[in-house]
Formats: sequence, C-alpha cells, structure tokens
Amino acid sequence: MNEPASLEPARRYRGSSAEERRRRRREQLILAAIQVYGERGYRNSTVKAVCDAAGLTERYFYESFANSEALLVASYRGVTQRLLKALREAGEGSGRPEDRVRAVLVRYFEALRGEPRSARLFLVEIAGVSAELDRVFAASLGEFGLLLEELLDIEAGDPMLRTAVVGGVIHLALHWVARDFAEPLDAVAEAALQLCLLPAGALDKEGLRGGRSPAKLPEQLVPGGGSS
Amino acid sequence: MNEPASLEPARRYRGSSAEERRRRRREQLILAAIQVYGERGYRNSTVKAVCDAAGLTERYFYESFANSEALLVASYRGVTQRLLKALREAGEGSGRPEDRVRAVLVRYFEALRGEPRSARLFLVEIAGVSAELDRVFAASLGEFGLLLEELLDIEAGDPMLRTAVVGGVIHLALHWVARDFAEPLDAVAEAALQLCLLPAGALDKEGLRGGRSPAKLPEQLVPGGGSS
DNA sequence: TGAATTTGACAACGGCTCGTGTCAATCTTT
DNA sequence: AAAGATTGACACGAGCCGTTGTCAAATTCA
Repeated sequence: MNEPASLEPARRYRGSSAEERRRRRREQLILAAIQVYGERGYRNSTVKAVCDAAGLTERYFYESFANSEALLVASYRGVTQRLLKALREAGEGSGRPEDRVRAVLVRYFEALRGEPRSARLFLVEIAGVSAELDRVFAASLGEFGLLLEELLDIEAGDPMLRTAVVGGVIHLALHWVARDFAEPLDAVAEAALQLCLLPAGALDKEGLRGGRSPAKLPEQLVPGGGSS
Repeated sequence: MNEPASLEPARRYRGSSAEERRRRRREQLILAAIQVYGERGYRNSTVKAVCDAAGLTERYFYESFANSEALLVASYRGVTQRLLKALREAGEGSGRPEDRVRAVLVRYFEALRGEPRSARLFLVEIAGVSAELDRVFAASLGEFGLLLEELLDIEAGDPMLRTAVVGGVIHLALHWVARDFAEPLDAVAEAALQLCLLPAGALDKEGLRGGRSPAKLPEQLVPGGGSS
C-alpha cells in the first residue's frame, strides 16, 4: 500500500531503476516457471518452488503476478511467441510450398527437442487448467494453423479441417515428447507433413466438386437409433 | 482391520450379499465420478463431492479406491470400454471401407454429444494428471487407431502416421466439445474422415515408391544454428 | 556517517482437503 | 425382542499451500 509512485521518483539500486528491477524479476520468475512447471508439472508446483528456482522470495511473486495461473499464462505466452517467431522465419525462404512447410515442421520439432521443458509446458501443462487457459491455448493453435495455410497459399480453407490437421501435428508432438524423442526427427516431421498437405489436396477436390459444403452426406449410413 | 473374510461368511443386507453391495457401491462411485469430474473437472473435485453425488460417505470411497486417481482410472476405463464397444459395432456392417469408417466416426461424435460429461472426462480431464494416466490414455488412443486401420484393411501402417491421424480426430472432438457442439455433426465427421483416409492414400504412394523410409529429407532446409 | 529505502528470510494466519475415527440409527438374524 | 452386523452422518487431526506480515541485513543517498 506504500507506493507514492509520482511523489518519490524511486531510488536506483545496483545500477538499475526500480522499473528495470521489477521487469528483471518478472523475467526471472517466468524463466523459473518454465523450468519448474516443465519438470514437475504445473499442478504439482508451488509458488515457493518457483520462487526458489528464480532466486527470489514470495513477495516478488505477488509483485508481478496475481496468482499462479497468471504466471502460467505469462510463461506460456513467452514460449509461444518465441516459437511462432522462429517458425515464421523457417518458413520465409523461397521454394515449393511443400518444402517450406517441411522446413517449418522440422524447425518445430527441433525446437521441442531442444527445450523439452518448454515443450511440456506448451503441450501438456497448459491444457485443462481453466477456461481462460484453454482459450489461450486454442488461440495459439489457431495461429499455428493459419501459418501453415499461408505457406500452402490457401486463402479460406475449411476451419474444421484446419483444426484437425493442427491437432494431429500437436498430438504427434505430444507423443514424441512423451516418449522422450525416441523416433528420428525426420520420421515425425514426415508424418506431420502428410497431414499438413491434406488441406491442399482437399481444396483441389472441392474445387472440382464446386461447392463449399461437403455435399450432403449419405445419411442412411448413420446408425439411426439409440445414441445413449 | 476387521475383515474376518473367511471366518464370517458375511451377512445379507437388503437382499444382496456383501460382495454385491460392495460392487454396487463401487459402480455408484464410478457413475458419480463421471458426472462430477465431467462437470467440475477432476482437479477441482473433492472426494466428498463425489461421495455426495453417489449418495455414499467417504468411508465407502476408501473401501473401493485407494485415492482419487484410482477412481479416475476406473471411471475412464468404464467410459472407454463402453465407447470402443459401440464403435466396433458401428463398424461391423458391410460396405466400402470408407463408409464403414464414416459410420464409426459418426457414432463416435454422436456418443460425445450424447454424453458431454463422459466426453469431457475422456478427452480433457485425463490428460496430464500423472504418468500412469497418460499411459492409460495413450493406450486407449492406440486401440482407437488400430480399429480404424482394421476398417481400412491396412495391415502394418506407419505408426507415426496413425498417431497423427488419431490425434487429429481427438483434437477435432476436443474442439467440438469445447465449443458446445456448435458445428453440425456431419461437418465434423467429414473432416475427421478426410484425416482417416490419409493412411490408405499414403500406403498407395509408398507402394509406388517402394521403400518404407521416407527417402532422405533435404537436410539443407533445416535451419542449422542456434535453437535456444 | 546516518537516515531512508530496498531486499530477503521466514513466521503466521487462514482455508482446504485427505483420511480416519466415533457413535447413533438401521437392518438382519436368532 | 435382543444381539450383532452394517450403515450413515459427522467431527477431528494432520498436512499442505497461498497469501500477508514482520524484522533485520544490505544498499543507496545526503
């Protein structure tokens, strides 16, 4: 409750201003959170554990974050922003769309293998914590999907199919991480690539059919009765 | 500590034996768990909440389960066994593989929509709770993938691609559940079907190529340096 | 050097949940 | 009806964690 922000211009400490120190502590906490959450899992981690890993005390935790969930969000945002930036760079080169997508996927799996704790945070720990977290997660996956479609020169693909493809890639990554990167990276990337090329092919077929909606499905194939 | 199991043959109560009563209570707890975990989420649920929903007291919880996680496993097994059985039935008819897979998928999404709480338990709550739970989850997804491959008459498909396809379907389901089944079922099933038909197509191509390994990837596309 | 501020270590409070224990009420057998 | 088994309601202790508060040590400014 004692923050005369404008009255006292804040003292310098260890060569940096109050603002700088705050930001540095915040960063330390985020890095520590990625490490701790990635190793123990978010739900098994305590505020104290994160603070210890950051070399700070609880006081500075609450200086920057209202609660653990806020720190998780911030950590997740940090990881995904860096990752998406790296992926965009990987996809920038010229060449066939297929090759550019492959480059992005390889970069993606390399990043996961290079930072397994971040990978776990990105893929596992975020899921199912709260409604807001789920939305954040879905949003970042959406960005991932759009990046892929850009590379494939698809303008308005089927959102459902995009969701399915991205989900498949994510799940593949999850599997790979869970098995400690047992399979060769190339094999994983190749499987992911086959998935990613699906929307392009589907677009061709739909183009021939003419319509956007998947024609009417043969409903008589649907087992009609008791769905309980 | 007072269970003279063989000395006292156990008294009958309300027309059923001690064994029957135990099993019934266990079932009640599992049903209540599906409901409670599916609504509040596993991590936000307490032992007491499950017992209240089951109309039993904590004592009977610990009679049948060592802890919450054991109940979660049991509930999950119950849900998945019923679901997989229903899916096998849906795929039994004769017809083109594609149509049979479609029937299975439609049945799958119908089941999810029909039991949203089970769906949530099956898709969300199970993930990331513990290492054992993750293994149980992966195993049931594996069964799902094998079922699909059976229907497509694929004998030894690429495990990686199978993982990716099943993951895509699961993620599609997840998305659908999270958005309260907003999209029409047919659209979701159709997107899933496109994914599921991918292994058959890939098999053809690989057959033409001849080799199992995906040829050598153009490694120069991989951005070599700093992965940090 | 001395006063003021920032920092770090840690205590303390409150809330929540697990798991166990107690005891009266209910039901079954004799 | 009486005795014994079973059940249900609930209390209790222990432990853990989030969050706030206290206080002395370290650092800076005048």
